[in-house]
Amino acid sequence: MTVTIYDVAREANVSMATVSRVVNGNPNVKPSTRKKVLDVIERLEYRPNAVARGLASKKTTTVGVIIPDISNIFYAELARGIEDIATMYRYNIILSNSDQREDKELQLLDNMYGKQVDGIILMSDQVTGDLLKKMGHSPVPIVLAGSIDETNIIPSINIDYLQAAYEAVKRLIVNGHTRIAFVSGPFTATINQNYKYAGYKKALAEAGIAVDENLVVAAEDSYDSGIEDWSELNKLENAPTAFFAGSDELAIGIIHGAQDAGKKVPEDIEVISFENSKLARMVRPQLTSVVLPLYDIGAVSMRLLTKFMNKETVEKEIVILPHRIEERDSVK
Amino acid sequence: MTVTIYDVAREANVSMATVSRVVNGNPNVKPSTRKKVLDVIERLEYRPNAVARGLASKKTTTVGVIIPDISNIFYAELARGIEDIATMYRYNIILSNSDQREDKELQLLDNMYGKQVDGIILMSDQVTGDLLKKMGHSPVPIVLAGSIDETNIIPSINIDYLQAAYEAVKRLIVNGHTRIAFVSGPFTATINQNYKYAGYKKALAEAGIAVDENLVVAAEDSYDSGIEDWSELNKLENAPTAFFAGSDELAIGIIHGAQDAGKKVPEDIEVISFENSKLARMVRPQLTSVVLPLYDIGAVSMRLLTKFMNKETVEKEIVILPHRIEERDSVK
DNA sequence: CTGAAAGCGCTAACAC
DNA sequence: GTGTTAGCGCTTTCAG
Repeated sequence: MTVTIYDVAREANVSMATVSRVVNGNPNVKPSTRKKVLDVIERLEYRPNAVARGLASKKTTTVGVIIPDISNIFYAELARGIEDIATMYRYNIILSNSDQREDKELQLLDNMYGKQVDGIILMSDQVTGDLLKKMGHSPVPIVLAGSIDETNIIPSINIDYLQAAYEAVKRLIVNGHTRIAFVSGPFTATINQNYKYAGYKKALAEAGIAVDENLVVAAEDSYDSGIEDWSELNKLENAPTAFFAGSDELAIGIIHGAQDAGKKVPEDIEVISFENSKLARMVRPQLTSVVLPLYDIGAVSMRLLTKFMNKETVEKEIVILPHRIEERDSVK
Repeated sequence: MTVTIYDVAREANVSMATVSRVVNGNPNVKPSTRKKVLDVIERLEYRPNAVARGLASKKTTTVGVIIPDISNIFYAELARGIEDIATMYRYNIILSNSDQREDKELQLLDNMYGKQVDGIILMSDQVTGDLLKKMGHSPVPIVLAGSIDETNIIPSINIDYLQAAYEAVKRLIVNGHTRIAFVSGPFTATINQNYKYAGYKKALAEAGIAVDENLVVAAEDSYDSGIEDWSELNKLENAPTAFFAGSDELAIGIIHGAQDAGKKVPEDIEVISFENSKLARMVRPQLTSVVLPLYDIGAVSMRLLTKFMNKETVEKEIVILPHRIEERDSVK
């Protein structure tokens, strides 16, 4: 019922090998026989079976993508960058959510290996030892997108989070603030604890401001958490006058928390964010924010992966993309 | 180098068939030999090759998902529902973006067929004749998620958009409005033109209000477009006092457009949205909105697809999920 | 430029 | 309970 390469060969009076050649664009085929084969292919509506091809050639032209949560706008943007470049290079993507659970990540890696993907892109807030170990045994190349492996063994694409955080906080210090809060997502995320927080401390230290542990809160990375965090922080007898938020949702939560309590932004408090998703412009005041080039990180990751899959030589396996601060209205 | 079922068979002194049986949980294996095989599998770190299995069994346990744009929060939510249920039933997902272009949708369908997916979930704002035709030739079951096929031939999961729109507009009419705008995404989307707009007209008609074409604008479905649309509408000599927005972004755009011009919501104008994404709570005032159960639509779609793939008999192929209006503060 | 033939790694009858 | 044996549909030497 389904038409195979054999059917085409028979109808066109050529061998399977020849059909295979025309299907794969092999130039060693006489134009006339190529045309003959193409005609039969069209007439029979022949469509190559990618599974059979994968088994024979040991290439599936699909890559596995392990992502914490595709419904999170942050990761969705990364995923789009990945998919666009994948399409450009004719790869398909198998997408799986890990919910940031190590056991699922491990299991998904095995699953991807079993599916014989040609490469893998992993996004994870915390690249643990077990993960690293399993990736070390990977039969295919892997690259981390927007995720950090502190051992520097797995190729990855990121920005300089520490420097970016440092600049963001400095932006607040320049405005005269000394009581600056750091409202972050969980410190289980390497980037939060070892990079953004480090950048925060560096900026304060440089300005001679002591770190007040009461001003750093690392809870959930969500809008509601931002509201709560503001409320807690505002109860302090020496409440912060400026906020460095780890994400747009957190920043918006802080702003709304403050506004709902009658404060004005940026007059009474200033807040700088770290993300610059489309949400950044959808609040009043609009968010001043470090811009995290999520789409680009995804795209560059996939591009790098294609190089590995083609066994091209790559110069830099750990790439740091540029960042900048988009000035809007939540900071004076 | 890679260990195959044959290696395991040899090491365990059994046949490939037996190894296959234990791998696939076939009960016809003596416990002792099962254990023996399992031990070898573990020792050799054997991992079944899904591609070979797919070729032999004609099942790939993967389903294709064609989505307009995964970076759009609306579709990302749908996708999450799909993926969760897929995982539950041990299916993997091949995800591709169509950017709502018919040519890409057509090409992606062919691509999915070629990859031998066991089923397909399609999201599309406009199910054209050509699409329908290609789906009619599909070798595998297809279900539409949050997308309408007006010929009712392809199974689909939706809510009653017309009724929901009707209720939303009625909610505004009850508050005394007679100048009610309908700010929509493009009318190329079936749901916008044939359902939401129809619901809008029905509600007006029932209240004896004539439809004023100047009050219906179907441009882009985006935040910026919402701002612009408000601005245009407000220039009318008899400007609208209430707005029925086709999406949260549009609603927020309208609200910010109005607020930036000094108007108050809901005092000066009222707006009701149609989506209820997480954004709905991230504005002031928070959006009163029809709740579109995106995650559920995705989940139910995938569940339905599993039934088709298992050749179970299904009672209803066209399912309509319930909806409701979430009352918040953008409507009095 | 084209064909023959040997697999790729696994499942699925069918025997025993 | 377990083994034998065909394929699944295609790519890939190797000849010629």
